[in-house]
Amino acid sequence: MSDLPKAYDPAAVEADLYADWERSGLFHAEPDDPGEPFSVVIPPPNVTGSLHVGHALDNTIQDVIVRRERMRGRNAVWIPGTDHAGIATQMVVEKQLAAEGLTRHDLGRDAFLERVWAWREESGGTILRQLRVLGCSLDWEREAFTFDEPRNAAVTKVFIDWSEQGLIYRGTRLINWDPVLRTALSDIEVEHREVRGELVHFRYPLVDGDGDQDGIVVATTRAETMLGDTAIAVHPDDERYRHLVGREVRHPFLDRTFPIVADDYVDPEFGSGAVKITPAHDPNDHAIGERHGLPMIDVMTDGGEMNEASGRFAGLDRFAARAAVKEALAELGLLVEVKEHLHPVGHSQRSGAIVEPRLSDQWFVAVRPLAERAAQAVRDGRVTFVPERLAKPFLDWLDGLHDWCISRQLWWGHRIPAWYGPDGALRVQVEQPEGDGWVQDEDVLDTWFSSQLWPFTVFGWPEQTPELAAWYPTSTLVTGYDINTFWVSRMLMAGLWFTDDVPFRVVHNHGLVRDEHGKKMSKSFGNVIDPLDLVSAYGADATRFALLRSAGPGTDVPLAEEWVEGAKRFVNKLWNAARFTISNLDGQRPGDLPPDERLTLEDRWLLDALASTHAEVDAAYEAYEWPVVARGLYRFVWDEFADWYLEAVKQRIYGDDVEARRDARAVLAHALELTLRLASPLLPFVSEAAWRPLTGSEGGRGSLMVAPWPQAAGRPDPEARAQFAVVQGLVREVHRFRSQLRIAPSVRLELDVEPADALSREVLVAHAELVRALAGLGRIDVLDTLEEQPGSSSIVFPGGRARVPLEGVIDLAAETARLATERERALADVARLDAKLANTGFVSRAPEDVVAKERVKREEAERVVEELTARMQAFGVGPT
RNA sequence: GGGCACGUAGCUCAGUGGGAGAGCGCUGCCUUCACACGGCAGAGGUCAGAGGUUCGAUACCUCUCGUGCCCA
Repeated sequence: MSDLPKAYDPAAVEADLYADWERSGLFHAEPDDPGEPFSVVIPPPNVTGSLHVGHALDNTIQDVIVRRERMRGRNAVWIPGTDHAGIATQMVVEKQLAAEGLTRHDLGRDAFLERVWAWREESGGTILRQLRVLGCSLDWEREAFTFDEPRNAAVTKVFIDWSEQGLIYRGTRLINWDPVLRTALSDIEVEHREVRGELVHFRYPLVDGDGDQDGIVVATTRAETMLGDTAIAVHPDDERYRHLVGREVRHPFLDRTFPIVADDYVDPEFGSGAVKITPAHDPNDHAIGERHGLPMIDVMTDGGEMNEASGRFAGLDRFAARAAVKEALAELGLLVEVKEHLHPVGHSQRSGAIVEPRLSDQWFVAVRPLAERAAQAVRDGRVTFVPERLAKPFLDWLDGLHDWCISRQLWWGHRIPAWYGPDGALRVQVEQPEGDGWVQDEDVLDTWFSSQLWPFTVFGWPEQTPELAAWYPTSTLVTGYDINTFWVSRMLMAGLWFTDDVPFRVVHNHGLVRDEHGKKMSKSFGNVIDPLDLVSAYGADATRFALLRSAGPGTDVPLAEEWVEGAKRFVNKLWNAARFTISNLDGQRPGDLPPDERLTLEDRWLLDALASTHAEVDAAYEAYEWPVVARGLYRFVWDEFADWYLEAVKQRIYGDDVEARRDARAVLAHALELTLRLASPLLPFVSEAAWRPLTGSEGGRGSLMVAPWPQAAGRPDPEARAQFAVVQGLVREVHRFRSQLRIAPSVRLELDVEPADALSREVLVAHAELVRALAGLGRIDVLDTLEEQPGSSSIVFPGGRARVPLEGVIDLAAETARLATERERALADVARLDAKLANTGFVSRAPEDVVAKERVKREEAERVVEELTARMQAFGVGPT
């Protein structure tokens, strides 16, 4: 009947369609192309990465947005690219070197960097290639990288400008040190996890006390840090310790004494109420150290071992030192107690190592002025969040933001443009200063320092390019809420500062993809789903649909493979509805609808359903409510178009009336074409694959993906809705009757119908043939009144009752059971409604129309009871 | 400790001040000319608990319990 395959095969069409779109330049845009500019920049994935299901979600959403805006006639561009991922990339290449028995130091800085670039050329494009498989309509001619030009020039400019403006400074501050990677980290690269540790109580003896037992007990989870202690602190109001404030204690292992100070920070309830102070290794202690002018002693090396300041513990790894210190305290009788203790511990996001707070010389961005501008942009609505509720935690976070440590002790990254002179001078500039003895800072910048500039550097900033003029600020940024602090905040701060405008107008946050029970996907738990596996098994459309179906704004997205299978079945359903339509058009193309007077009831009903679906889906697209888009399309395609309309239209399609057939084809073609356009952003492949044979399009620049987005799709037709409901009501009851009595579909039931009201009468008289066809009846007659006829039973439906001859078709026992069941239901309705209507409060205070509605419902239920009771009595099994 | 979100069918989730819904799973019947990746029908829920507002609460308010996330 058709050369379209019976089952939709994504693998057979997706790659070809994508190639055709790309070849035809449909993904590419120029700044002076017609249409209002619309732009999205990809959150650049890590260049070492490969596509995981979170990327699939994030990019599917962006693609849906961009495809719809493109269809709406906007000059839409979506910029691809990756970030250079300083730590991750360096680790990949170092691992390769390790396999050769080498370290990066064996190669030297320049040779190592060459090696990393070579790796990047060869393997760095993986994740972007994978995005094509999903159908992402990125403008591949505009691919960017955070570590190429003009991004490098921009990074240098920003560093120098901020330095000159006093927003970048070098200083000795307490930072987060990763002893495995041997680099500083910023606050947000540290993850706090609950760890089962211990709380060690030990005593510091008083200098002028009566021996070792006369002292003060402190508690700590990191016993080894006592080697860097330079004070004890107690709360000023704590009566237990007031007499000790100002006295000195003696360090048991080091030649050092230090004071007991009073400070409000101390919580008298925690531990012993006295706190050891290690200003070089703890943020709170550091603050106390500054307030009291305490010495700050770094007791560790870059590798996390104790250094020479640790006396006899020098050379021990910090965890070995922890045990050794405890043991040594015990030997001196100073160890008081060791308790198990659950507490949060900072771990390096990259290496997983326990982070060591440590005093260190680093470069910082003074974030206060930047954060204030960013907060203001959110407060005055220049940037909005979807969902809105995420704006508040974002503002709170900005409010508490500390200066940003941007230097990293790595080689792969933007080298800091700072020079140290022979006389201790420091210059921030691009070129090496004149004269001898200048050396450049060895460190590189945090990768986020360059990705904060992404929304404008992808368009060529700091050059004033046509791209920048057209597409900046970008329209919508799509990212997981977990990235707001890392990246969104920094883009906002940098964008406002350097471009005097927001980098994006809307931040659309989605959630994290989890497994079907809401568990985080993890390799160790074995619940990871690979999106590429999903695409090969079920197709890109099904993968996209399954993801978006659960992706409400800001909410996590549960996903199970079998749900993708379900999405594939939907795609197949759409395909087959299209296949039926196309193969029955006999070459007729979508065009004008027949004049109103020639539209049948089912046509009008379908066009009404299509109009409301269009309104619902369009609004949901606009509001980033992906599950509503998905549900709306699903319901219309499956429940309305396929289940009801296609069955109804077959009469005319297969009938002899040429004009009726042509009208039916026109409505079919129109409805399908509009549906495919509405579905195209979400299901780009199957919709395109069906649209081409439907419209006779050759593809290329005449593809569905650039067809105009539907404007208003018809008008509501409540009359058709009400009339078709009568038809549906009767058809459903006939199906139920068949099912309950186990009557084979081959049995052509014959029906005499008595409508209960004027509307039903009008509809059933006019559309008896439609009902006959849909319900699979041999005959249907609409009568004024049904007379008793022995050997028959009846079906009660919302618009009346129908008599069915029982001869030869009825199992008497099953029929009796059916009647009893139906009657029980109706009786329950009557009782419930009676109770409601007997409530004088309800009748007097509820709105009149509500009361009237309830009365009608009550009468309807009563009618059903009466009819069924009569039937049962006719069988001689009536209720007594 | 502070903030936010959430608790509805076996599972994952919609939903609305006035008759409890979907998908998957389950049960029965049906290989009828788009689709068995299908059709038709069915079973299954004290809408977490307790108060309050209301003629009426699954929905609005308060509290309790529980779950998750962020921050300290």
